[in-house]
Amino acid sequence: MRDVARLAGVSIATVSAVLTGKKPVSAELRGRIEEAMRALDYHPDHVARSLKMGSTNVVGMVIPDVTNPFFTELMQGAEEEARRCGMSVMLSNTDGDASIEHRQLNTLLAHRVDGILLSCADSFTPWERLERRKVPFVFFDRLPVGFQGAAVALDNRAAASEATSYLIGLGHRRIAIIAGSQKVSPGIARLEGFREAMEAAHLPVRTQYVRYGDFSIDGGYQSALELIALPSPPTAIFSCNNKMTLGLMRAMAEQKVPCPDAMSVIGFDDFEWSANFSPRLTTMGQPTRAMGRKAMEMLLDQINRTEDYVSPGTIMFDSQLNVRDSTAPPK
Amino acid sequence: MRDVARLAGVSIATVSAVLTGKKPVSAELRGRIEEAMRALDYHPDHVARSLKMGSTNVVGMVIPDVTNPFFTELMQGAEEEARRCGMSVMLSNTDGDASIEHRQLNTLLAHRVDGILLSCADSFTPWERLERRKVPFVFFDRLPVGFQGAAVALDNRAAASEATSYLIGLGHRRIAIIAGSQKVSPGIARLEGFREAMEAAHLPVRTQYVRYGDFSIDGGYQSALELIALPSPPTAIFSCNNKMTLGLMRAMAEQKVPCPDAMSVIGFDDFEWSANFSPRLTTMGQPTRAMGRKAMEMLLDQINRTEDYVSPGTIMFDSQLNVRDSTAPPK
DNA sequence: ATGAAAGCGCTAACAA
DNA sequence: TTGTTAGCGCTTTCAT
Repeated sequence: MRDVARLAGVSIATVSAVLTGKKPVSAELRGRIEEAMRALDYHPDHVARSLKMGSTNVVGMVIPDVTNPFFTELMQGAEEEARRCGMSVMLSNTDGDASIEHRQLNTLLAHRVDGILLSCADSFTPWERLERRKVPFVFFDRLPVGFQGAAVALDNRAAASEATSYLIGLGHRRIAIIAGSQKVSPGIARLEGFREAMEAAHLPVRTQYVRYGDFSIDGGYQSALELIALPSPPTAIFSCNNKMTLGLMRAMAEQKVPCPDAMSVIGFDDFEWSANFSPRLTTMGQPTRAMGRKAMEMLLDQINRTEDYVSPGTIMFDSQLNVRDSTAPPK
Repeated sequence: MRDVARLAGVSIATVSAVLTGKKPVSAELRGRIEEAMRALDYHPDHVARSLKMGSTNVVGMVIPDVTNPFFTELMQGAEEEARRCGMSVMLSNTDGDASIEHRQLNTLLAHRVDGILLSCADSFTPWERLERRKVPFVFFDRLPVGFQGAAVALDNRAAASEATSYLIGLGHRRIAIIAGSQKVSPGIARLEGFREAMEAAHLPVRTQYVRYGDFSIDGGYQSALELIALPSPPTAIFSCNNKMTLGLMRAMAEQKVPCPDAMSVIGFDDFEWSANFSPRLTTMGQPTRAMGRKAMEMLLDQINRTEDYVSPGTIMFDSQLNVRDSTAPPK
């Protein structure tokens, strides 16, 4: 920058002025400066700028599983919105491990990110820490218990209830659920929604029809195997996330249980492969990209907050039922 | 930091010394300083450190499509390796668009990342620019034409050849390929490998059996539809990536073409859903995580290069054939 | 409209 | 072993 100033025969303050564009600079000097920049192949140093300004224009995003398309679609939405506002995203993966999460947050904080988007590893993620550090943050998808601050999530309870009701409406009575991890909010809320719909229809929730698949492929696979082996197997299964549905479908194929003829399946989360599976999967979809955009939008609002900023609390999104070929009335 | 120094009754240089750990500090002062840090809830500012040191401990990773599990698995490998070495990853998505790629690179460069991992949007990505800026970089998966520098990639030609040979070995003669985009290196190399294997077996490569699916689901779907509608359809199809395979399977299910009975399918890339599809998919898999780790390792080597650093050139990985249920001898 | 100078939080060379 | 001090490259008052 000094070199540019010298070559253009001006002070570095003037160079800075044309860079930021906030101060008026005469057309002549501006021209000379821009040419000097080109001649020297000068590029401003964002690090120095960050130090001076106290903000980095980077936000951190913490995700339990980068290989799950649900989270990457969310990220895509968030990144789009960030880019639109001149911000960059630093991504951290936690594998759902609280200690990795802790380290990743430290790293993000050390890098002085302007804010953090966070889907927590477990319901007891200590968000007070973020508050104490005075860094803006927004939770998405997986929220800590009792958290009242800014967050975006699906109305998981309503979604699960609707999925279950759809099965009931088809005529099913023996309905099983492969529930997700009860250590994170979506896992809990979806099981609640299932119970709610069953009770509303005066249907019993039998223990043997409630399995826990831990949101993993293998969990879904094992749970399905157990369900299929039951003396009186269910005629329909509600699987609480994409990965477990994968395991479930595999188990059914292996055990030669025709879907939907012998057993209907409704999955949670909707993805590219959902519609391309055979049978094409009926699912409860989430507006992932929109949720990602919204979360980032809320975070940026918080970062640029003015005097009269009030926390928007938790924003709930609605799910969307995609009826395809894996569900049918029971025989 | 000044506050910590004051509270501990030492100079900031001493505080810095305990922080970096490079200089010896007496146990007593160290204790006092650490306590002061805790008391003040002090956290070092990485931005200031970066400015002073001239390095940020951040590397940029540029990816064409975050929602493709192939790239996210690569990223997982890269991130693991980076974390092991105390580095963080800043992720950029380009959607395979050269102009977005250009902007993302600028952002990364402005943030003074220590290095860049890059899978290019098209074969003519101007990597001279990176060279001019003197930032270490390593290409992965998609390489520019004629690039001789550090890179990691699958031996796509050999992999495609092996996949095709497997089909030939099964007894197939009418073999089609759904090729990927010919604007990026893997798309080109895989088509070459296919041709190579066909010629080696003295089999004709008929124009009508060569379709281009652009690495997208819809491309795979359309190509498959055309292939199925042929007067003399192929008895086996080689699909050049995961997304196109999805579209292909969907088309076959819709058109009621039984797989593998009427048509065998071998896909490229192996994923969670490959083994859980029905039929379970035969695939050519890539060691994605290992490739990600290796790319990052090469980048870090380059960042910490010494006098006698020599570019390792392009490192080729071998693919792995996963024989499952979507391939069988022709009827 | 332009420039001089202070300082963001840190590290390291040098002095003590 | 510890302290003093000069910057890293930038933005921003405050003069001019």
